[in-house]
Amino acid sequence: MVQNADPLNLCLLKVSCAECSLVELCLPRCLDPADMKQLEGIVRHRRPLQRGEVLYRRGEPMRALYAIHSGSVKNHMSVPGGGEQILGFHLPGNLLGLDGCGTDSYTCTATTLETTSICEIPYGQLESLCALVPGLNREFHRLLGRAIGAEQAMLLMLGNKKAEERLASFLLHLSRRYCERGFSPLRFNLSMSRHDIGNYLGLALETVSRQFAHFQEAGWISVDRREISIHQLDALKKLVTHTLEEETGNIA
Amino acid sequence: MVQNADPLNLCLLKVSCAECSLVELCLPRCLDPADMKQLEGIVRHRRPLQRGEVLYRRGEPMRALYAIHSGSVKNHMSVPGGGEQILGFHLPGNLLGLDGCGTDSYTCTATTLETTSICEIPYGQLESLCALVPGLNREFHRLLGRAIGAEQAMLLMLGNKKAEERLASFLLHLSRRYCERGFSPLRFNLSMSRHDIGNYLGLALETVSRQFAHFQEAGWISVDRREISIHQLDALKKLVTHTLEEETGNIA
DNA sequence: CGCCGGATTGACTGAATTCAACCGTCGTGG
DNA sequence: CCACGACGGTTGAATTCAGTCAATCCGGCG
Repeated sequence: MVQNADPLNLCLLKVSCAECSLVELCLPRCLDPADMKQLEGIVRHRRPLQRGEVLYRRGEPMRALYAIHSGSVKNHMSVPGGGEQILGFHLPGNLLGLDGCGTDSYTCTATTLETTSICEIPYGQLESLCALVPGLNREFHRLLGRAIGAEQAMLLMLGNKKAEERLASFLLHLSRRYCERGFSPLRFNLSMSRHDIGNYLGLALETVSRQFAHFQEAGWISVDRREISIHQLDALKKLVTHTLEEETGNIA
Repeated sequence: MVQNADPLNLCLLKVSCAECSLVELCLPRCLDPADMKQLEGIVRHRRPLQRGEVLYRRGEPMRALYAIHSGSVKNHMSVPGGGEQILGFHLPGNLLGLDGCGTDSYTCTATTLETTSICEIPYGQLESLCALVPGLNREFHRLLGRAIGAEQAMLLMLGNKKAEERLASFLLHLSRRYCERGFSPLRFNLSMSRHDIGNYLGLALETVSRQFAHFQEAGWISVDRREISIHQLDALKKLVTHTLEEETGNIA
């Protein structure tokens, strides 16, 4: 209802933040209409990117932040001894490039996983606007803080979870994020390859494949190529929380 | 020279930011004298904490950020299925509590590793001051960005490095940080236990111990209890970069 | 049709965990 | 003063989880 009647052209239109369905998730969240208007003034809309195109590259001067309007993006960096490490997957409403705040240049590369449309927010102008609009500054800090929190959650995972739990966490996380965006939490398409998932989770792609098979045999999910259906969310949740505590009753 | 003549009492004195030896590392970095004066106005100095005391706890409302004046602190959180995950070790000049920006409550717990003195910066007042002092706001953003970058580096490590490389990275990182603070990069004391190191690096404490032994047998370091001497920094560096590329010549 | 990339499956290997014994240091209390 | 236990650390042996190598499958595309 809120959206334009022609979804196919949505990404080509200059959708204002106020009209965007993602306003509750994105940077303008919680801004009053006047402040939102100001923010809209500096946002630029770029042509949609094709799958595999690079939004920005590690080391480039950080001139802008990018909000995903539709599509998905992976953040990654090459590791010194050869190879690549994926640091995150981003969905509509997410803000990219925050890592660049620390050094004035991006610390990782952002590559689209599918056709993706983007809103560009020039960083200098955002900083200036933050100085004028306290609510925006506060929200920006909140987003930075949440980026830190998200990475901490990931550190926790890589630090002490087994392959099975990692993949379950990954699926649950995706499920929740799709749900927040108004999509089904029980049926969605993975925009990333098994290789990418494994890389992200610190696992070999074969291990990812095997764990998917394992979940499927247990009847918890169905997976066909990139399409996932979750049948027993609870089973996956139990896997994530109850581990290493086989013998615990009501203790702790 | 810059410091007070009586080091034992230093932590009890109200050392101004301008006088603090950490000014180049800490939040006031790059502020002009007038702005620094303003920041000093809101900083509070707390009594030194003993080893093992908790500075703040996960879930508590985030009322302040904390700068370490002397000592060291670990950031950690309990994992759902029991156990603990350490997310970072912090040294003088580091700012703690940034993770709380995202949710208005701390996402992890901060515990001292030794006697530690702290400067407290009330968050509300800092936000207000940021609105008035653009340079401070900019610097605050930079610190948030660097926190993100630091965690990305850690994700990279946990994602695809072996035990040997992890420990070498860990030592090199500590070495560099001590160096930045004017201490010897080649001889220092670990303020954390083997258990903590292992937990942080995603390894069993026995593995940490064995790798230390391995480095020592190779003549790269000497380690006695908590005291580390690095004899061949280059050997450790080589370990971190050149891995998985035994056969590479000039390629790539 | 045959090729190619992504995904699956199987067999084998190995790095790191786990379990366990042992050691040295420190602090406490008899 | 020494005995004791607690704690942190080291070392050894057995186990296991996941990585590696390799063969095969499947769907899409030229």
